[in-house]
Amino acid sequence: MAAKDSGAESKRSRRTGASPRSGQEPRSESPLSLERIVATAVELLDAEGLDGLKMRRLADRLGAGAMSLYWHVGNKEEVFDLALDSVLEYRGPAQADESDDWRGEVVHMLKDWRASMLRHPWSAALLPRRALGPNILNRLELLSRTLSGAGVADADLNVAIWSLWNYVIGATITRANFDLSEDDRAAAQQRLTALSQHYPTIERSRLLLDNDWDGAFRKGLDFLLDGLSPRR
Amino acid sequence: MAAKDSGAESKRSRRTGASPRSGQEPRSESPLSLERIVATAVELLDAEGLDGLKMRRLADRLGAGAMSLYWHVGNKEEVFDLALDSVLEYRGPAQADESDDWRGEVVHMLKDWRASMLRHPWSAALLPRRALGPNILNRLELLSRTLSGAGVADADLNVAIWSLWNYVIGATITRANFDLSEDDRAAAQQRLTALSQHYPTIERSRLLLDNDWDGAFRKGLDFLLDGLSPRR
DNA sequence: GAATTGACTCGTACAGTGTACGATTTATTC
DNA sequence: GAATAAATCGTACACTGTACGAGTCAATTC
Repeated sequence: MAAKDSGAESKRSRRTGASPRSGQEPRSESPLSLERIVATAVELLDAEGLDGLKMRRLADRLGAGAMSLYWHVGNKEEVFDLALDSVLEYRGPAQADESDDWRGEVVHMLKDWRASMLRHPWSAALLPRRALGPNILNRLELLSRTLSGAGVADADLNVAIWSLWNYVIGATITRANFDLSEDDRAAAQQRLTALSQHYPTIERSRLLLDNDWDGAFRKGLDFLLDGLSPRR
Repeated sequence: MAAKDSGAESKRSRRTGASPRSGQEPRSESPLSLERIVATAVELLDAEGLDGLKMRRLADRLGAGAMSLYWHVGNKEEVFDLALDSVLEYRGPAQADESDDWRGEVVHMLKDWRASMLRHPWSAALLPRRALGPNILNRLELLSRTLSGAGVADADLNVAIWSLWNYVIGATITRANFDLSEDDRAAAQQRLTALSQHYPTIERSRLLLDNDWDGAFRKGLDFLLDGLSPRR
């Protein structure tokens, strides 16, 4: 298993150490930099979604020409990669490192993960396509260590990790994409009612109208962790 | 919760009932039809992936002009919707309807679901964006009925369904996107080894090199079902 | 100081993309 | 036949990512 590589490398071999800024004028606009490009890309993605990120528009927001971006970045895919990883950083739980509440730690990290992605709804759909940014590896490493310390057998460890991964990814992608306007919601309800004779059970349980995403995520995660808990 | 609507409707209000085919010549090429368009779109998607579906190329394969498609279809998104749902049909398990093996039934349906999507790897990424095709609703209805009949409490039913949904979607999207060439695989392994001091645990467990996707899917599903099983 | 180098910026151009529009061809109905 | 509807498709347009090469400007070397 592995993630794809963007293939292209930016030409700039190394960042110039400290900002030179020797002159007196602070430049008409602040100078381009990878950091600024990535931060602005995240803004643009948040505002306009995955399809809204266009190189020309990104350059506009940066007060630069479109082709200037290509000095710092190999191609558009690399912008996606960098934006994605920049959004997935995790600083551990608030309290000390040496907690014995492994379950609480797992839940905390996964809830934070989901929350981070929902703050940037384009990120969930992107993640499975390019999985190996350092921040994601960090989370997987932490998960791995915690479960291992909790007594999950080595033979079950990978399965456990992937199960949690699958659950979080699936839940978050689904949630991010079902975030609809009121109009969409009304139309959907109407459509479903029209079909209710074909789907009586999900109609009765109001599966598609249930709105408690956070609660459902939390409860389902509990079920999964129940199943994963090492049998004594 | 609801799925987005394509927005556009094809102009053709209704299919002509029976193929007229009154003439004697079978036409230079067979005539365009929604069915043929969708089937060819699936072929093209299978061959070239999500990005490979271009209206012009689809028309080429059909022996038609690009704009002819728009008589049958509102826009490109609608092609995606139709292709997706056409790939997700489910005919129940082989044996009789009235099995008391609810768990076997659930596993069968979910394995089949995953297999269907992996046969068309573009489908997994598409599904969460437009969830409400009739074939998907059928699967959810079946799932709902089976779990309910198995004794899952009404209060837990929606959570259980979404948990399984999340798991299947996450697993399948991940699997479909990690399907790499040998070169990619080698590159990834090398990269990971280079970073092994940062991620010792996942390196040791060979998390990212484990290849038994089917087994992992099955085992994780068992864990999840363990957690979901109604307590006696 | 002059010349050279390298980091960086960006205008122009090109080969695509989805699809609006309207003309055209073919089938159906009177 | 004539009139209408169903279906096809050529052309055109606005917009995309990015290749290419010319330009700017500061630091470095003589």
